[in-house]
Amino acid sequence: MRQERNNLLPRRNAILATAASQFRHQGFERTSVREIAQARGMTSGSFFYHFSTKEELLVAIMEEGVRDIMQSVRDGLAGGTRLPELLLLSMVRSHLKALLGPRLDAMTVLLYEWRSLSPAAQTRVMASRDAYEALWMAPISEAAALGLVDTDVLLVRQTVLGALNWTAQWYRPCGRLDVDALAQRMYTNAVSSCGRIGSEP
Amino acid sequence: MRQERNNLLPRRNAILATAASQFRHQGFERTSVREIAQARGMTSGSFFYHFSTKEELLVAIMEEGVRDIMQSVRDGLAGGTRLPELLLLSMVRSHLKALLGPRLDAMTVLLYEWRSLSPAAQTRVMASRDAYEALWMAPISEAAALGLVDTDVLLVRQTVLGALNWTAQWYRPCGRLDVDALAQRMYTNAVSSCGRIGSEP
DNA sequence: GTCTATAGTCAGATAGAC
DNA sequence: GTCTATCTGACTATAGAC
Repeated sequence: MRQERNNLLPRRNAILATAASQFRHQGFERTSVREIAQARGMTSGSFFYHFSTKEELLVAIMEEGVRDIMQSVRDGLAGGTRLPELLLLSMVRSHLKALLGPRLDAMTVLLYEWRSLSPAAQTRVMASRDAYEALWMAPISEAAALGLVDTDVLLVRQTVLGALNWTAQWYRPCGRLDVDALAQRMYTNAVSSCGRIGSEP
Repeated sequence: MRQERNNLLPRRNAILATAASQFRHQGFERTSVREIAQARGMTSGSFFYHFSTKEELLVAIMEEGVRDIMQSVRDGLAGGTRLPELLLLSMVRSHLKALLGPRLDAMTVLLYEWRSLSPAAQTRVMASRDAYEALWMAPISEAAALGLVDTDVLLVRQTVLGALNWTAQWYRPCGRLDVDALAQRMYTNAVSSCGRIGSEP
């Protein structure tokens, strides 16, 4: 039962998307299983056919979020330039695209609802988040070697990710900047703007 | 009853501090009134002598947080230099000192638990947060006029506050940087590091 | 796969004695 | 001010019919 090779269990995915939106706007504990089911035209009894606990649903949303942003950043790095000074720009753009794009709900839940997980699940999810953040270390180190950012690469990573993740709290797609322009601006503001415009030993 | 000129109702303040810590670590809805009371050696009945609802307690914690950081930043500006290029540094330092200092619990609750407020209370608390963030506009504008930061002052404010507020998620006082050193580094990384080292028209 | 009905638990809040 | 005792309602999750 429940198909070993999952992906595209349509009902389950519909619940995931709806619940992600509800969790983003109301938080995990203020959203009841009854509400989630009702939003998909079900009763709470049916919900538990698809998920055995409410927490399993939350974990699924978060894992979807991590998978998605990891894929986005990897794709950006693979398809783009190999110029070391542009790696960071690519990552900033990919991160913002995944964060503020069609999966915004799941991403916001991943960032701000992890305290609702049981300790065991918290450990697993935070390990995935750590794995994602580790992807940033090499490009930041390269940028530091080029003098584009501070040499305290860990601090740079926390600062950049903080600024990027905070956009989920204020960015509105209807505003004056689209995601690409936002990425370009935030990147430019983060790297040393002098020296290094094309030339350097 | 309950003293018009409040401040230093010792019991009430003790509950505030304890609850702020519990809310930070477990979240608002996963902390019951019984737990809060028990942590102060009371039963839940006694709690409601000091606060008429659980939400009133949350609002009080958040208002304490806003008052505190607003005061910290204002004091920093009043007591410090008048050099326009150092205003921003002063604000960064004051913000981090208030955020990561002895009121860290209340600050974290203010930043990350506002979804637990009723819509009415949310409006009020967010208005206070907006008032605080407005304090940043003038110094950022001055820094932009000096070429220290991007001219999109709103984006600069969101970026800087995002990076600063994120520190609450990772900063540990026992780490290699104390708060002053952290402030100095984050400030230096945020402003244009070329041009403008002392001289400029 | 969805339903109804409900078990079992625990929450916020109140009343009134001390 | 703090207690005990309790009301009332909501929640997650289960059982079993369809």
